[in-house]
Amino acid sequence: MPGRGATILHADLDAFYASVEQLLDPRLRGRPIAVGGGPRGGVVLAASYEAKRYGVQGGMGGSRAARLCPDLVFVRGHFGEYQALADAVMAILQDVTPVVERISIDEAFLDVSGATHLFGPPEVIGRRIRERVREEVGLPISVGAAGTKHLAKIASQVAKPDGLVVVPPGTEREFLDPLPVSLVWGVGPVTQERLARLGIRTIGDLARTPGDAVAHAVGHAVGHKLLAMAQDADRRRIVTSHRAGSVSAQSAMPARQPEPAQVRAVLAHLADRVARRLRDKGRAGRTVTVRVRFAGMRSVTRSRTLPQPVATTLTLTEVAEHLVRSALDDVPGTEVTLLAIGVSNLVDQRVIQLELDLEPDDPWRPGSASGAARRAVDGSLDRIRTRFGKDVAGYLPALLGGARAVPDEFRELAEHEL
DNA sequence: TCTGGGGTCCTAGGACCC
DNA sequence: TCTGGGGTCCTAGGACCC
Repeated sequence: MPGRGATILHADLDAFYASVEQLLDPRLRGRPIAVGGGPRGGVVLAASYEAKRYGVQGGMGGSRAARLCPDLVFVRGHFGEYQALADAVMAILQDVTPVVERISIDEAFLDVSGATHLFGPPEVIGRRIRERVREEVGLPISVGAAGTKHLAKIASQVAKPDGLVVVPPGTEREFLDPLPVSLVWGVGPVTQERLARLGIRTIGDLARTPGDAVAHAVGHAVGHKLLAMAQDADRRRIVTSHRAGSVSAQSAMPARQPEPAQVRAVLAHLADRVARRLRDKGRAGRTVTVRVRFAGMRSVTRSRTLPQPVATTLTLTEVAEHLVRSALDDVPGTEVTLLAIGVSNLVDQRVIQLELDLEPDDPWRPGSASGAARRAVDGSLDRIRTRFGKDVAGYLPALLGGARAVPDEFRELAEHEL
């Protein structure tokens, strides 16, 4: 049971991508840098602490970042290096305890309640983790320790950059109450504004507000969660393995009128990436969702739940094309800036493989190639790519007449299983 | 010169069933 | 002639996280 002692740790690498760049190139150390983007556009994927001081943040447009921080140095990013370095950090955490829950490439929860008899109290463990990551990998990492996951995560945010914060049992309220409500997990700009209208600015304000009022402002589920967290009633356990509930891929592009042939080319490429990842995981999904974003950032989704799960590139392409057409018909004459395909409602492929073989005709398009034939095509392509490399065969990465928004290595990093 | 890519969870209305 | 209440699935949109 969490709650006895500050035995939940949250370890979070500081400005991860930017710190790696400063590790790889000593000339960048101590300087404001942005990974990704440029002074004339693109998106900043990460900013060093020196840049954050000027208000530069990940997700921000490059031109805005350059205005905020005139000395900002833009670097392209060594996306191929990030995974291995983050994995090395996770291995250090695994040395402390097997009870590690990785929640993104660069952060994880640990339950050290079974490790204190070996390594000492949580504070000592947290310090040791930070020393080892600094010495063996060369990166700064912040650690928060508390009785619950939520509080440990807040503690690590407060500890940043490059610090350690322990919240001893019994001191939770005095720690939490003065902190801004935006530190609560799940409070973004919209929720923050809604809470502000109720006069709620700190976590203490939130904890003291009646549940009905909070629920009315932000919705039932969110309200309940927020109050539980603000009142430190979080009881979530460490989960050491997760299974993805959906698989998706998207591609941004310069605004343009959608030409059917190009739309199809992009969708074939996206469907191939999604379907191949599903097959690699031994999974397939019944619900196909597409998203079309238009100039001006308005976006529309269309989804369809099929009688049978799909993991076949061709079938996924056809379903997606149909859905995108219906979305484009609803918003005619508008320039498109992004296409996305997602598959959810996932099931194990091994089970459904048998079902599909009993019903070889693709229910989506009777009379087209049989399910067995489609899977045979995917199977050969998968084998060729496994043997000779990803790029030797497949569906061309449909450039749509513009430079790729992000390097391929960034996509690979984002696709990578944690 | 606007704003990447991969995810999770929630809401709300409608269809359908018992 | 009027018409309950609960559960589940599906679709579309939105907030949020890293």
